Amino acid sequence: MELYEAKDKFIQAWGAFGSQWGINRSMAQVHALLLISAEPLSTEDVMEQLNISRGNANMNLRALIDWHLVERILKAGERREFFQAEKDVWKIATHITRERKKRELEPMVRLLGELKHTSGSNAETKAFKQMAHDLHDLTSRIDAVLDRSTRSDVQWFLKAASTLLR
Amino acid sequence: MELYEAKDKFIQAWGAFGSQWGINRSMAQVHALLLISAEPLSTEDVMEQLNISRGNANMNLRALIDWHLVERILKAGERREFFQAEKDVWKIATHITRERKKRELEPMVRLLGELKHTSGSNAETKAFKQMAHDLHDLTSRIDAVLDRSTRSDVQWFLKAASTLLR
DNA sequence: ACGGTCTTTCAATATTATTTGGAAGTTCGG
DNA sequence: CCGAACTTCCAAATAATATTGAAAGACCGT
Repeated sequence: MELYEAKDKFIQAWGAFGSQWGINRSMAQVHALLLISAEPLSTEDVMEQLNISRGNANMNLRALIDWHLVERILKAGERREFFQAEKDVWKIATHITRERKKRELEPMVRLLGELKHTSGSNAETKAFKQMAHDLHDLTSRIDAVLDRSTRSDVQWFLKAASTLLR
Repeated sequence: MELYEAKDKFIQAWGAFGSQWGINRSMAQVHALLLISAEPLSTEDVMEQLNISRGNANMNLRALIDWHLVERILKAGERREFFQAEKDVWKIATHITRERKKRELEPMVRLLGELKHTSGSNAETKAFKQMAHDLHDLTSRIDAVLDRSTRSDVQWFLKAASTLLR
């Protein structure tokens, strides 16, 4: 396969993948583009290569920086900024996991914790409380696992273990 | 908190949560409603309680059945169908995981496997192949872990993981 | 085989999310 | 302090997705 075709396929696929998981298509595409670029790119490069507007490119670059997936690079003697993606896939996974856990999982855990204590004791209420309890239990466990597996001090362990288990 | 209010909060939250993860709001809401209902509900019950149309209710009930999250219940002497959600949260997690893995992760792993073999050897191509390789590696591992953890007993996995990573 | 009841389908419509592009803001060198 | 070179903001336009509702289909008892 030609490089050009392969790059394009990857960008499209990563975009589609992202949007299936609640990350907007452009953000995922910008991320994909930066991931596979050897050199840092400017906003303008991103606009051209993906055919998106300046505003869109800028917004998504900013969002990616928020997520710690991309960093700004300043080149000596250059006015404009360049952007480079984090290339370590473990770090990418860690940052995405942390961010989504914080934004989505944690609020759900909190809500379920509250709903467990709904008042009442008829069959209907019992069924509800039971479900809230079970879901709270499940989500808290997932939360705890993610916490531990994304802590920087265990990264070395996971990396080493998965190399050994290859 | 009153049962009515708690139920509503849960349905809304579950719907929002679902849509952040690429599952449509109504499907998640129907699922939520069935999860917290002590008795199986008819299509009509779902329509009324969620204020959605018959077509919508029907489509999403069918989708939930596809995902093995809900089953049809036939009551003796009743013409219409009733629907009941799987209540075991571990089974719910397993079925959702399996389904999404199959629909989304597996195709991505396959694509990355192909992209690793892109022809060329200049710096740009090398960067690309490296990334494809690393991502393929990561996604296959995730795939393998999900395989194992949904095969038999998820509880074992989460318990073991949270002990090990403490 | 008919009428009633319930389910399914799908084109039209509505809703929601994303993208654009111009205007305003910022920063820098001189 | 000014103008050039960028970046950021945001209201309007567009595109993507979900929902509706009416019509067709299936099934059952008689």
